[in-house]
Amino acid sequence: MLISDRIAKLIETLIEESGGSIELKRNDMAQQLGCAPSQINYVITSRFTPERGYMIESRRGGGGYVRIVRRRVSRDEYLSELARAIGETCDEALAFSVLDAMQGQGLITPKDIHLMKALLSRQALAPAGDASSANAVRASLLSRFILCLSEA
Amino acid sequence: MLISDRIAKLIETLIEESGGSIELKRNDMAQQLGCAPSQINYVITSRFTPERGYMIESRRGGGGYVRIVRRRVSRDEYLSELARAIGETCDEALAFSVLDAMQGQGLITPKDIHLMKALLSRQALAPAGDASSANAVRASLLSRFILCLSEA
DNA sequence: TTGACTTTGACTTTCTTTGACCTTTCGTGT
DNA sequence: ACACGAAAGGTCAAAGAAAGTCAAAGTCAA
Repeated sequence: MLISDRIAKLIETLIEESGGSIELKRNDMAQQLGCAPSQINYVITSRFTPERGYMIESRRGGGGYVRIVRRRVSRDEYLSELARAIGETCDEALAFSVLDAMQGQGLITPKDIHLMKALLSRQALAPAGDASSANAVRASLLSRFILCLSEA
Repeated sequence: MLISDRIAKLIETLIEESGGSIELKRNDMAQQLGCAPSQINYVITSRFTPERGYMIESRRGGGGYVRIVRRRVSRDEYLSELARAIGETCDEALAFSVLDAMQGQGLITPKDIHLMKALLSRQALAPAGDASSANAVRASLLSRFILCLSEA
């Protein structure tokens, strides 16, 4: 078995165990597996790509790291599924849990989630009148938000 | 955890507790955290920058200090002025021109403007019922959006 | 044999930590 | 007033700690 395959398998295992995202020390992992540090980069760039649903971020220097985040499903598939699930009406609780789920998938930033929760709160939509029209507006806004994400 | 991170965390905590501005003794803090005094400078210049919304002033000599102020002045004033302009009701045209103005000031990204126009469009708010309740919801959403910006 | 995929290591870039030396301010003795 | 020393804080460059890049060389199957 190739070293690269062992590296990939290790990373996958770690991601699996930690539920979707890990932070590793490149040099440590290289030493642990007995390979050149740059081979970790090779494996990451060749196998943990955005197209396969992974996002990478890293930092150099003291305290450096490499973070790998996995999205469970391909983004658009997941988004359109969510959009379908919302339908014509959506109360605050449902909206918030959808947003939380999206954050869990790494689909939206903390800033965006904060914004959307502010916009979809009961208070924000109170001017709509009664609860049922607020729910209708909320559903409309949330699905449009999701649509915007897939356009980006 | 890096020393720099601990310094930054301490400073953030102090700023938070004191509601926006602190005055510290560089040497004392360095001793307290067991680091070189100049490292306090490093942390301040690398993390508490104007771009991140902080202003620094200091004095040397006896009774010297370093003051760190989280600033939201001009931007914030501008935003609250906009919020006032919006009021209780807001049609699509007003909303869009406010968004354009904010973009002109560099207060929002193209991505955000696109999102907000999608959310504040007539179509998006149609489920609110008639035009006047849509306008009310639009005003509420736009002022909350502005509020979110000033928090960030 | 050739072309795609791997492996390696030398070199680069970024971020952190430290310390030696510089500048400003205040208090004090004359 | 003035000079001077002590008490701050500021600057900068060197050394250290990670990660990134890239091209050369190796492997292997079609």
